Amino acid sequence: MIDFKKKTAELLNDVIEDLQFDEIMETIEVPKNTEMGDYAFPCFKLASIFKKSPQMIASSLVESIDSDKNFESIKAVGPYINFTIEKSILSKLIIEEVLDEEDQYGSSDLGKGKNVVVEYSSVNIAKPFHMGHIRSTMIGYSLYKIYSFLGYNTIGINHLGDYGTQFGKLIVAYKKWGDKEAIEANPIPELLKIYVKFHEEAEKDPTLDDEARAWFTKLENGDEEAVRLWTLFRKVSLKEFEGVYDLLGVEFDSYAGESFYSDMIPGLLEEMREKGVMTNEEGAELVNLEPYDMPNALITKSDGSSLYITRDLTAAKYRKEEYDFYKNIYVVGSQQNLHFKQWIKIIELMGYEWAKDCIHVPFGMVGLEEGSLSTRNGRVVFLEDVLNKAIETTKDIIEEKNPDLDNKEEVAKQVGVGSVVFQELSNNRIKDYTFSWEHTLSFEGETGPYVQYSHARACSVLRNAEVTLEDVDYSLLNNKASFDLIREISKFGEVIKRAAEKYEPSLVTRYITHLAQLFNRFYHETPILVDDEELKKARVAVVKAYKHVVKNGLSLIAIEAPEKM
RNA sequence: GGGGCUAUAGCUCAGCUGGAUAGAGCGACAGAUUCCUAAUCUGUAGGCCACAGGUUCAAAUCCUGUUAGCCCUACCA
Repeated sequence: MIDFKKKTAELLNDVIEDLQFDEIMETIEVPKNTEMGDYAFPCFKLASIFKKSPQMIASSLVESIDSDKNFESIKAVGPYINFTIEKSILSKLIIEEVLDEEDQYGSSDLGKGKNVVVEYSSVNIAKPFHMGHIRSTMIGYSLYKIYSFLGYNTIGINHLGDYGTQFGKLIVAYKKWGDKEAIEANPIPELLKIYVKFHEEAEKDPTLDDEARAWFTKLENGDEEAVRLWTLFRKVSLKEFEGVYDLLGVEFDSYAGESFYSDMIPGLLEEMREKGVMTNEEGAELVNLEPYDMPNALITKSDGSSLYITRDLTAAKYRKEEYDFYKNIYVVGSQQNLHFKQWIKIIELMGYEWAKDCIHVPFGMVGLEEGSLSTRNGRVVFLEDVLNKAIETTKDIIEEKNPDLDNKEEVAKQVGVGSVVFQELSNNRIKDYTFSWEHTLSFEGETGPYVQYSHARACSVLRNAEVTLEDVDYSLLNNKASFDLIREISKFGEVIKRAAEKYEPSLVTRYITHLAQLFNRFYHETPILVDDEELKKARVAVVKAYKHVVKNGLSLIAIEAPEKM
C-alpha cells in the first residue's frame, strides 16, 4: 500500500529547502472538509522564514511542484496547499486490500511476542450485577479484543471482589438471619437482603462491625467455618454472573480474584518490611507518601489483616512473574484514581521498574435520574433486566418490520444486547452518564442497530449481486458518496491503533458509526445492482469492502453482525 | 482545607499532538418508498464552545484565575 502522506511530503521536500522532511511530515494535516483534498500543507510557518504572506508562499510553491500520477490535483487555496489523491488509484488499493484480508483487515503484528494483561469487570461477589458494572466489563473486554487484533498476546482477568471485610459482614449476617435453602434457590437477592439488613442493624449496634472484621480475620487465617461459608457465597454468585457474561458474549482467561492472592500477602509484607518502605504506627503498617503529595497508604490494619491495596500490590507482582507483561491494564472507575496512583508509586518505591507498565484506565460513573446508583438504598437497575428488555423491544420491532425473518430469537439477542453494549461504548469513557430506559431502548440514529442494519443491508446486496469481482474497473467509481466511503475505510487501521494507545474503545464505535452513515448515503444515492456489468462490479466491490470493515469494527467492540435483521 | 475529573445546539455527545465556514444523533419542522431491507435518506431551524485574563501569525483546543457539578482525601472496596 502506497503511503500517500509520505508521497505528499516527498513532493514538498523537493521544493522546500528550509524544512526537514520530518518537519514537513508533522505539518501535513488532513483537511476537515474532504472536498478540499486528502492532505493539506499550511504555509504559516514558512511565512516568517520567507518574509512573505502564507498565501503567496502557497501559490508560488504549487507552481514549482512537479505533477505526479498519484495526485489528481495539487492546488493552493489561501494559505494552504491542498493535495487530492487520484481517486481510481486509491480506490483500487484500498478495496483490493480489504477484499484480500477480509476479517483480518485492520489487524497488525505490532504486539507480536508481547503480553498484555487486562483486568476488567471485577464484580463483587454476593452483590447484584447492575448497570454500573457494564462499564468496566465492556470497556475492558473491548480493549482485550483491540489489543489481540493488534497482535498482542492478551490475558483477560476478572479480578473478582471475593475478599475483604464485606465477607465478614456477610458471614455475620448469614449466621444471624441466613436461610441456606433460600440462598441456594435465589442466591444474589437473598445475600443482598441479609447484607442490607446487616447495615441497618449495624447503625443501631456498632459492635456488629467489629464482629464482621473479626470474621474476616478468621477467614484470612483459614478458619474452617468461615472458609466454608465464603466458598458457598462465591460459588452461587459466580454461577449467576456467568449468565450475564454469556449474554454479553464476554470471556476471561482467569477468574483469579482478590482471594487468590491471599497466600502471597505475607511474602509481600515481608519484602516491604525488608526494603524499609513501610513504617509501623500503633500496630498498623503504612507507606509514607507525603513526599509525593499523596495521603499515606495503609497496608495492614492494626489487627494484622490486609486491605484492598495490599491485595492489588500482591496481584501486580504475581502478574509480572506469571505473565511478564509488557502492559498491565486496569479498567476500574475513576473514583479509584488515588488508589492506583498510590500503589503504583509503592511498586516503584520497591524498586520495580515495571511500575510504569501498570496502567489505570479510569471511567466515569453511571447514575440514575433519581440519583446515584446505590444497592443499599434500592436505587438499582439490574444489567440482566436491561439486556432482556432490549431483547424484547427488538423482538417487537422485528415482528413489525420483518416478520418472516429466520431465527428471530438469535437476531433479537444480537441486536438487543448489541444496542446496550454500543451505547456503553459510544462516549469517551471518562464521562459520567445518567441511565435512561428511553435512551437505551431507542434504536434510531447513532445506535448499535443502525450500524448492524447497514451491515445487514450490505449483506443483502451481496446475496443478490451475482457477480465475480475480477478485473474491476475502479475508475468507474466517480461519485462523491462512494469515494467518501472508500476514503473512510482506509482509516480503519489507524483508528484501531489510536483506540489502543488511548485505551478508548469509543473511537472504534464512533468510527463505525460514521462509516455506516457514509455507507447509507452511498446506498441511497447509488444504484448498485445495475444492468451495466462493469459498473455493477465496481459498486458491489465497495459494498463488500464496507461489509468486512464494519463487521471487523463491530467485533472489536464485542457486537455481533447479523446478516439479516 | 487539599487533589482529580467535567463544562460545546433545547437534550445526549464528537471535535486527534493549536490551523481554512465549530460537527453528529435525538427532539422540532418540511420532504423522499413503481427500484438492492424506511431500524433508512435529504433539507430547514437551533452556538458569547461556563466566565475573565494570558501565550501565539492563529485558541473550543495550550497556560493562569474564577464559577458550577461529580469524585477522592489512612484501619471499606
